[in-house]
Amino acid sequence: MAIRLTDVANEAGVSLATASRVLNGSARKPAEEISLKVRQAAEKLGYFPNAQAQALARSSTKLIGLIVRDIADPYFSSIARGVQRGLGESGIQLLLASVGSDHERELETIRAFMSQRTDAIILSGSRLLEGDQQLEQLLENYQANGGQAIMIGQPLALTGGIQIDNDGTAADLASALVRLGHRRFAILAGDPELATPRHRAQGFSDKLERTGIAVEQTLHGAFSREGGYLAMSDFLTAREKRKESGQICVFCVSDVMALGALHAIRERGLRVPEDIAIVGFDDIPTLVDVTPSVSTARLPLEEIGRMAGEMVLSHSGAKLVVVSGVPMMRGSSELATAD
Amino acid sequence: MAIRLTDVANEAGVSLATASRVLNGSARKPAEEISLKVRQAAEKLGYFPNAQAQALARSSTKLIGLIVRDIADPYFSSIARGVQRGLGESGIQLLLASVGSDHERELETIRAFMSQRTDAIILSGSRLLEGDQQLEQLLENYQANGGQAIMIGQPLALTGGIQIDNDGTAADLASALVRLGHRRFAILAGDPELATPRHRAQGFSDKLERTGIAVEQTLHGAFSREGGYLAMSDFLTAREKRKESGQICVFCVSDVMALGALHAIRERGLRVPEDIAIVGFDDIPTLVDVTPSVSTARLPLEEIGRMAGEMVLSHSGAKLVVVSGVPMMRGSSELATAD
DNA sequence: CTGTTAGCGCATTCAC
DNA sequence: GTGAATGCGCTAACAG
Repeated sequence: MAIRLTDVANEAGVSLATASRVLNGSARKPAEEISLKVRQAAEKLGYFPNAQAQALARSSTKLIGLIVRDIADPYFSSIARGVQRGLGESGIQLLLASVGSDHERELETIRAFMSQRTDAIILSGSRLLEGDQQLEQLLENYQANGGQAIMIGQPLALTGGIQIDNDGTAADLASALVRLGHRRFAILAGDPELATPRHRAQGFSDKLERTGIAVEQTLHGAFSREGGYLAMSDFLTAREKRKESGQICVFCVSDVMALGALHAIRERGLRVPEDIAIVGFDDIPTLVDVTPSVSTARLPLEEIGRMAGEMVLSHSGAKLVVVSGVPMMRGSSELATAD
Repeated sequence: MAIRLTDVANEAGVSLATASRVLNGSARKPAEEISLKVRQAAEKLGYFPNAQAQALARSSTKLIGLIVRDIADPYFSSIARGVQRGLGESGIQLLLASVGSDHERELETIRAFMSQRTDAIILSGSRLLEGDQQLEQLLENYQANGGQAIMIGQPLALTGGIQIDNDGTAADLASALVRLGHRRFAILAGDPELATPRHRAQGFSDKLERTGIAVEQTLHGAFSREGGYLAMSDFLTAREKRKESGQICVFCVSDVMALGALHAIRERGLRVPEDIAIVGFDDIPTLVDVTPSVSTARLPLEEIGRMAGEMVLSHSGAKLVVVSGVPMMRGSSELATAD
C-alpha cells in the first residue's frame, strides 16, 4: 500500500541498508552525495517510515501511555497537558485512555498498553485503599519487561512517581481554617474506598482533633461534581430538618466536588461563605472564574504532569517525588462576621 | 525480552499457528481441549501479544490520532472525552497530541501519526482562513493510503467530519440578543487569521447589519482566555478615555475568551451585565459554575467528539455532518433596565 | 483441524 | 562507505 523504504532505495538506486542509514540516524554516515539522492527519492515518493516495523526491528516503540479517570475533568486535563509539555520535542507519542471509574477497564487498558510495548505507563486515577493484587501483578510484569510504571497520587511500593502529600496538605488546610477563626467543620469526603479522598479527609480531621475540634459530620459521595452536589444536598436537607443555622465550614476533598456542593448551596438560596463556608482541594484552573473565589489547597497540576513526562525521558520512573499543596484562603472560606 | 507467542506455543506443545489462532479470533477454531492448553500456557507465562508485530503482519494498527490545540482547554477536553466514548469498547487506542498554536508542530504530528499508520486522524484545532497547502497535501497523501481524515470545525474540501455552523449559529445569537432588546454591540473577535473565530464574528455582525444595527467595535486577540482578557482590557481602557457609559453587549467568539473578558471587567469594578453584557460561544462545561451565568451558543461538544469517534468505527470519515449551536440566553446578557 | 512456511517493513550484523 | 542477509514477533496462505 504505502511507500516502503525498499521503494525509496530502488528509486535512489541504492541498497535498502543505505537508505535506512540515511533516513534514520545511524552510526555509519553515508556520503553526502548519496544521502541527497535518497532524501530526494523519499521526498518524491512521499515516504513515511512505518513506525511498527521500526519498533519491531529496534524493539523500542517511542510510545508511552497515560491513564486518567476522565480527560474532561480539569484536574486530569491539566496533568495531561503537563505530561505533553514534559515530553517536549522528544518525539515520543502519547497514548491516552480515559477509563472512568471502571476498575476493570483500567486493567484492560494497562494490558493494551503493555501490548503496545509502551516505554512507560503513567497512572493518574486514584488507587483503591486496599492494595490491588491484579494491578500490582500487572505492573510488576510490566516492569520486569523493562517498562516504567509511574504513578501520580499514591505510588505503589513497587512503582515510582509523584506522590501527593494529601494527608499533610489537608492538615495544613485545617490549620489555616482554624487560624481564620473557624470552629465548626464538616467534611464532604468522597468515595471511602479510594485512597486520595480518604487521605484528605483523614488528614483534615486528624489535625482538627489534635487541635481539640471534632468534625461535626462526614458525608460520602462519588468523587465527582455530581457526587459533591448530591452529598451537599443531603447535608443541607438534614441541616434544615434540624433547623440549624450558623456558619459551618465544609471541606470538600476535591475542587470538583466543591463546585458541585456550591451549586447545591446556591440552589437552596443559601450564601457562601456566610451560611456555608466552602474549601476545596487541587486548585483546578476552573476556579479562577468562580465567584466567590474558592479556597483550596493548590497543587501544581501541570507541573506534576510535566515531572511525570520528564521522568519518562530520563528513565527515572522508579524515583519517588513528593509534592505538597499549599493552602489558598479565598472568599469562600471567610469567617462570618456576626452570627 | 518479553514472552513471545513462540514461547507460548512451545509451552503448550502446539505450533505457532495454532497458538495464534487460539489467542486471537481466527476463522478456524482449534479444538476446545487444545485451546485450553494454549490459554493456560499464555496465562502462566504472562504473555502479551506484541501489537507492533501484529500490526505489521495484519497491516492494520488499531490506532487513531487526535490532534487538539490544548488538551487543558475545556472545549477540547470535552471533545476528547466524546471521542473516547465514541470509540467505546472497540479496542482502538487513541494517540493524543496537544500542539498549541504551532502550525508546524501540527504538521509534524500528522507526519508522526502517518508513520504510526493510524487508521484515522481527527483534527480539531481551527484551520487557517486561507487554505493550507502543506496540510492538504499531507492529508491527501494520508487518504490515498487508506487513512481517514476527519475534521472537527471546518472540514476541508477533501475531508469529511463534523462541520460547525459557526456562521449561522452566530447569526442566531445576534437575533436572540436583538430580541432581548440589545442595540449596542461590540465583538471580541479572536485571531483574524483563524477560520472559526472569523466566521463567528462575521456571522454575528452580518446578521446585525441586516437588522440595521452596526457593530460599534471589533477587537482582535488571541483565541484564548488570555486573549479575551487583554482585548477586553483594551476595550475598557478606550471606553474610559471616551468617558462613555451605558450598557453595551460584547460578543466573545468563544466561552474561553468570554471568561477572560469577564475577569477584565470585574477587575475594573464594572458589573456584568449592567455595564457590559457578555455573550460567549461553545457552552463549555465550566460555564455552569460561573456567576452570573454566561449566555452563549450551546454546541454539543462531547456529542461532536462522539460522532467523530463513531465515524472512525463505521469508516464513514468522508461523510460531512453539520452541527449548529443553539443560543442560551442567561444572566450575563440581561438587558439593563434603566440606563 | 493443525503444522509449515513465507512474508509484513525495517535495522543491523556481517562481508566486501 | 556500501550491499547482502538475517531476524524482530506475528498472521495468513498453503499443505497435510
